[in-house]
Amino acid sequence: MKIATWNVNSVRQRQHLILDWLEREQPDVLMMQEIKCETAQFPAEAFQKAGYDCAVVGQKSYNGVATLVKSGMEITTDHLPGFDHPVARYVEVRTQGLTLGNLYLPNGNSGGEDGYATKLAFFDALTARARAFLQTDTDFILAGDYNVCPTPEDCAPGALGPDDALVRPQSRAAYRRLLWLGLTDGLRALHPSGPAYTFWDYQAGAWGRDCGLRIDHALLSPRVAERLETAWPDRDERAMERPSDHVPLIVTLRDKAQATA
DNA sequence: ATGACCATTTATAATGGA
Repeated sequence: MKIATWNVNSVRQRQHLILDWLEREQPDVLMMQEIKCETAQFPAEAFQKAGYDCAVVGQKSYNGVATLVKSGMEITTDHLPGFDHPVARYVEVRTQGLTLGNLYLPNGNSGGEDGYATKLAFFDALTARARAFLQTDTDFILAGDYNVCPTPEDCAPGALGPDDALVRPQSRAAYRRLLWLGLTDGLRALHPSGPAYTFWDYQAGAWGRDCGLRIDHALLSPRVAERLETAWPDRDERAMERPSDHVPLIVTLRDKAQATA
């Protein structure tokens, strides 16, 4: 099973890149963030034509998430329970025995201390969600744009200042609290050290200098982690014409029969 | 070489992104 997360930075601007990528990679699931449109403006027909059902939670301007699934799915929630802000940043579906939370965590650099508090509040609600899944023995993946570089090697030298919300100690502590419930960071489980960036700023020639960040993550529940086969950021996508500033993060899972054999 | 981007908004500069 092949599952990807990708902050596309406008689904309408990136529609053809996304469709080309789906055609090439044939993932079972694609969780997109920052679709930057209302639900009615989402190009669902084009994705349906490519063989995907769409769970879309749109919003004008920024925000907006959508999950594409090849086989059947059920939408379990269109918002993050316990996070009481009217923003389209979470959609959760159930497919093939997995609950898949697609999240777009607030950046936290705008809106002063209130803005930063909103980021931590999202983390709290997400952690509560994960705890509830563990208590009910639910197999799940929480994937998306976390807007956190978990460790210093996830941030290229000089890419961010020490007070940036993506690297602040409280941001990293919040990420660790979630992880330490017993989840597995899919990328780091297979590639424990070294850069594995998923984002390069449009500014300052960041891509050319490989001045990137690892801020998109896929966190797996224990039984799902046992099936983890590969995990990689698809860097090729950043070299395309008019790309998103993020690339897809892809994880593949062995099927259940193999895992228990 | 101390600059430099991109998308959206009932736009035509401001704002958020990271």
